[in-house]
Amino acid sequence: MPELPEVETARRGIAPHVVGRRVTGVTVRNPRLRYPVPRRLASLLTGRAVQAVERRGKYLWLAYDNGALILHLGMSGSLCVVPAARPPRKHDHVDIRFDHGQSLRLHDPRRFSVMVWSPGDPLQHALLKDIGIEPLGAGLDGEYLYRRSRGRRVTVKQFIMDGRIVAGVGNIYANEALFMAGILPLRPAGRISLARYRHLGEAIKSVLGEAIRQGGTTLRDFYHGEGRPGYFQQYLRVYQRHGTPCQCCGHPIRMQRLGQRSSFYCGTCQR
DNA sequence: ACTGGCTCCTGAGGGC
DNA sequence: TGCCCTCAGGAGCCAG
Repeated sequence: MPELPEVETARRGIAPHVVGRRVTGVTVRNPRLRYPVPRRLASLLTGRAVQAVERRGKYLWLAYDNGALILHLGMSGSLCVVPAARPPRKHDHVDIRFDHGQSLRLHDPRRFSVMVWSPGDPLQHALLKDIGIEPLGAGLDGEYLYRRSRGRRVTVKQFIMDGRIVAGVGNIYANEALFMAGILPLRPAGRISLARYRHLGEAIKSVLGEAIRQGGTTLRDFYHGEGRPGYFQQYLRVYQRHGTPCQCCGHPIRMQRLGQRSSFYCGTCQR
């Protein structure tokens, strides 16, 4: 269930269990993820210690002294730390075993996830080098969104979901942030005022930050190795709530397909 | 440079 | 019960 808050929660959940630990072996049960898992993974990692677990957008990487193992969880991927001897479930594609008897295990039914090796700085890797601004950093504000959106004819929702503009805003939080900011998802990005982009910038930070804070309870689940879907569901105000009354005005939330994605909005509160 | 559409894959859920 | 269809939290890639 990886939107940015879940990826950050995964990072915080696994880091204490793997940082400083030395790799003792690797098992790749199915290398056919989005890109092939490198055949030489075991020889690259074995004997080396994890120096850090970092994140950029929805990408994670384990930093080693000889490079970085870049990870992306796609639509259905998850990571957990489990006893190395625990039998794998279906779709447990990769285990990285460590010197304390635990394994970092990648599970992904749809296999859209990524596990690739970067011999140099992962931020210069082709998959990461053009990623947009971090939504929780100081750089995301109304001025940035306004400037980058001039002349753009895509809808504002597609604009904020474009990873080259803002890193890590997925379908759920794009819908939620636009509701918070009172902006219709299908409005052209280039026709929105600076004042409204200021609201939107704050809304993106607010919704992602709040989701990460609530991800705290999920940390234990990574330790215990269980996925935990739907924790944020109770806080969602528009996502998948079509037909139910808007919490602000009572009019029904609407759904409309935009591109390949479903959009949810209140036609009264959002303009 | 932008834009929209397609693609990878499995599983869940609804209609019949 | 089963079969077929649509949809799902991503994002790289391609043609126009």
